Amino acid sequence: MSDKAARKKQYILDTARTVFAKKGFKNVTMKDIVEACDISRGGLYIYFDSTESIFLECLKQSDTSVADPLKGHSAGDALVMFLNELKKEILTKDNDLSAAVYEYLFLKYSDGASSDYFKERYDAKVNILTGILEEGSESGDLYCEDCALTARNIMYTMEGLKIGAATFGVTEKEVDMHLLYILSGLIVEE
Amino acid sequence: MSDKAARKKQYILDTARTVFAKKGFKNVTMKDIVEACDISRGGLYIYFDSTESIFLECLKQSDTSVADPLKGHSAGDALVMFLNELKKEILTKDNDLSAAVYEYLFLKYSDGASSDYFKERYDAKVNILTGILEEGSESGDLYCEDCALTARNIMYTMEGLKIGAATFGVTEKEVDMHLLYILSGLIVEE
Amino acid sequence: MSDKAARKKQYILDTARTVFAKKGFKNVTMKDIVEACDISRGGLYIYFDSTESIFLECLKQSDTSVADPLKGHSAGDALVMFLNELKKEILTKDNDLSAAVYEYLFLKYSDGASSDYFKERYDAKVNILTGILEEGSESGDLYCEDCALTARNIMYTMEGLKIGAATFGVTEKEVDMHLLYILSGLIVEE
Amino acid sequence: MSDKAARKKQYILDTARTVFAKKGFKNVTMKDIVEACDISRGGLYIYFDSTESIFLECLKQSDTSVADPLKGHSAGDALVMFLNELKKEILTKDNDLSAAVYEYLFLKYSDGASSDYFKERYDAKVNILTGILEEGSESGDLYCEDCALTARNIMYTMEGLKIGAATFGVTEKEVDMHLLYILSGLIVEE
DNA sequence: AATGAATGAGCCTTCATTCAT
DNA sequence: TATGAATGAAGGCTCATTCAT
Repeated sequence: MSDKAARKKQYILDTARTVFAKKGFKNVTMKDIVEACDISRGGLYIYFDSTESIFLECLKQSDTSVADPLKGHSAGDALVMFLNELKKEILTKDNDLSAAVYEYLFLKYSDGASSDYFKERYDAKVNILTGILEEGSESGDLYCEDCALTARNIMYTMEGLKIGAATFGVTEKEVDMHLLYILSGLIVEE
Repeated sequence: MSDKAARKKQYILDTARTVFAKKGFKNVTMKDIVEACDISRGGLYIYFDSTESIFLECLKQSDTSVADPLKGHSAGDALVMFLNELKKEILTKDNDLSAAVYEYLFLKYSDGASSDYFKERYDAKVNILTGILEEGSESGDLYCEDCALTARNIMYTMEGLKIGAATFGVTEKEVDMHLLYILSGLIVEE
Repeated sequence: MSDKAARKKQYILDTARTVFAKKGFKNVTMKDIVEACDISRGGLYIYFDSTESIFLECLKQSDTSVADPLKGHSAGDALVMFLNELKKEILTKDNDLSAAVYEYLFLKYSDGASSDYFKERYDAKVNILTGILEEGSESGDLYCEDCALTARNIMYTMEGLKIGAATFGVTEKEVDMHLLYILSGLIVEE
Repeated sequence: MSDKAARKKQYILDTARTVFAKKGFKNVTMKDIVEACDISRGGLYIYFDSTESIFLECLKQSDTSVADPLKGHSAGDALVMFLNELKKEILTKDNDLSAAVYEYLFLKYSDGASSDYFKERYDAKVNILTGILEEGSESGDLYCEDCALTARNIMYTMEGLKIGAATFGVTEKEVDMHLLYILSGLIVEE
């Protein structure tokens, strides 16, 4: 029973995701979701009590845990792996919720919610990246004068690419070029 | 008389701006604006027919014309001036409409509107910047291998900084550091 | 001054008539008339205080006083003249207010107003017609057994023709045919 | 359940009919109906989305299918039956929607809608009547020179009676008299 | 007289949410 | 659990009418 319920909940989430993908966040009503799922109004309320809770649950399910376990790799490798993670994050359409996510975040932010989401996401990655750069710097694999600054700079660029991808669209090739461009400034040439 | 009307319209815009700044875009209703302005429901409709039209007019009034006339300067100077323009754009709070703008854009984008705004804003600046870099590259003032790529990369970084500024906040010092970081990669050291 | 006022009032009436002709009665707002006349809102209220008063004044001006002075004619001639009056009334487009008039009358009637307009219009004409028929009957010009009934019957037919003309349109030839048809039933054939 | 819904819908229609009967068409608002039905604003919208749709549905329910199957009767009988149908149509008060119907039709007509309703209603009956008259003419039951013209004439008279009934009121006796009057002009006297 | 900005009542419509079944 | 009818608050919009200028 709880199993059946879980499956139904998942079904709602999957269906709702396509709705959010198409219409964004604020433009989606409970009715939209009810109709897309072909269930009853009341039925939906058994599982969720607002479009927001549905949306957030959708998000939770696409949170690719930012790869931290880069340990055991050389700094150069770790850097490449890390950038590849970001690339995936930028290009993934995960049912194209990205624009809806931005919409949601700015909506909440505008409305006075603290913008921890952006800050935390940014900081977490900056920290990992800084670590990699410092390690590479020490080992001589990489070259950078101010690793923390460089890391922040790279992460801003990634953020910009993400916005670009979520709006006007960015090709994989374009992302690759920028990643190489960044790498080329860090790799110690022999 | 038309003068008085213009002043009233401006009063509404100014008042509405503070409302948008506080509550974002979608969360603002005509009623909110009516109450903030302390005018009648119908009175507002004399001047504007939707929150969107009010919002867009607010935006129009904060359009900082992107400095194009960089002519007559050396590439190095032009670059510095250009980046300073961007810095201003990033840090300006113009009554803090930035988050609302992002919210609006993603809302419209989610709803299927083409996101020309982002694309155009990005492209225009990339073009100017590419021009500066190419000129500097030729004259020997600046160093860059692929000016167009470099320009795009810088602009993505700027976009990221802008998002950061609009959400978790970015200090002027932080912006300066990133601008210097970018410059340091371009300036030919003697 | 009063002369100028009268001219302006007439101008408003003439202009309003075209508006009513195009949009009917209830669909016309003070704003419509103000705009058509290109005068100010307040200006209109100096002369009229509702669309209804304007409409009624328009009507008054197209009231073709039903020709009563048929005296001095033979019954046959009087009948022909009378029917011709009706024909004119049926076919006249007097800027095509007819549909608007019906709309207005039914609107008011539905709303509880007494339907004197219809009753009076009908009765007045029935009386005149009855008189003519009786006279003709006595003089031997015309033939009818129950003049009052015949008159009522003819007037119902006229009313029907008028509805037809006001909605799906009726040609002059069609009207003529029906008038002849009616006449043929009354004229004493030698 | 759908049964209950059907009953509620019917209840709304029945209640709305009394409202339209009292106030006409355009003067009725959704609020009027909501209050008459003593249901909630939103509740009404579950079943209907405008006063117009309610009104039209009311009409549909009083559509007396025009008796076509007059076959198998002598022309004289068919004529009498046909006229009796019309009589019923003229006198029926079906909760007195007639004035509202005229109001509605002229309102729509004024507003530019083609008035097919009148035309079709008129034409359909003219055709049936013409058929009867022709048949009677051939069989010698009836007498008329131009059956089509006669039919149109009679139908105009009926239309006029209907207007009269819908506004100032017409007694059954009056209708009977006119029907007899018409018949007397058609029946071949032996 | 004339203007047209301003008012506020009133209607329309949508939606989240509840609740009897 | 599931249903979907029902509610009522909330926002959008229009219009007749007034009034300071």
